Amino acid sequence: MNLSLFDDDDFAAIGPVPLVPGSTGSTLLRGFALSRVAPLLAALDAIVQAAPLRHMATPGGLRMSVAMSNCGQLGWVTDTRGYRYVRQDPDGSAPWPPMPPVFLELAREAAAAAGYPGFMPDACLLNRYVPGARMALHQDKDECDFTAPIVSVSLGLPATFLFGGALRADRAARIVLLHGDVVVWGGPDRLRYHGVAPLKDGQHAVLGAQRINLTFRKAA
DNA sequence: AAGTTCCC
DNA sequence: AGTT
Repeated sequence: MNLSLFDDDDFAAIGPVPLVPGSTGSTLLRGFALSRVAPLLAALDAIVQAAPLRHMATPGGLRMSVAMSNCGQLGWVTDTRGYRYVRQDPDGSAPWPPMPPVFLELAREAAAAAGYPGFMPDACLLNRYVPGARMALHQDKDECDFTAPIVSVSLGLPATFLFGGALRADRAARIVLLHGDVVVWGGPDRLRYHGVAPLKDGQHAVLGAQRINLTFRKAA
């Protein structure tokens, strides 16, 4: 008999928890990246100096509110011709900066902690959200191999992550993601629709008025 | 096809 | 509205 006034639910979870009830393939690793924020941000600075964040256009011709860049062998881009992975930065005609070891190790360890050992990402998409920026519900389906998971790292201002189902019309769960959180989804959840609600105004102690998201994929 | 918004 |  437990006579405590509190039970385990009153405390922050330690370790992996399902991102949403009933999903077997998706995991929230709260604060998983916290101990590595400083080296992550140092590496990020070097990447965006070589491959600046930019607002890409969608096939419909509209400018995305999120500013993006990439590192790794392949980078995700969009323009009026469509979505694809490319080896070179179209804004610089040079290869994307290499994926820093601190990025790769974080992604691999997070994937393993979520039940996906052996993850070998070849692409990392960098997303910068300022207040008001958002990402509409979409599927990650430009990759060749859907057996590899997606690993998403949140830094800076909190964001509301929208995690839907296999159909665009499926109701999306809303999960607040904080500085240092890592989300992994794969397996039966690999193609679930997801997005980000408009970023709320705020100031983060480390990153100021922005959120940076790192998304690791196996694209080839 | 990664901007869906707004209105009833 | 314009549209891979």
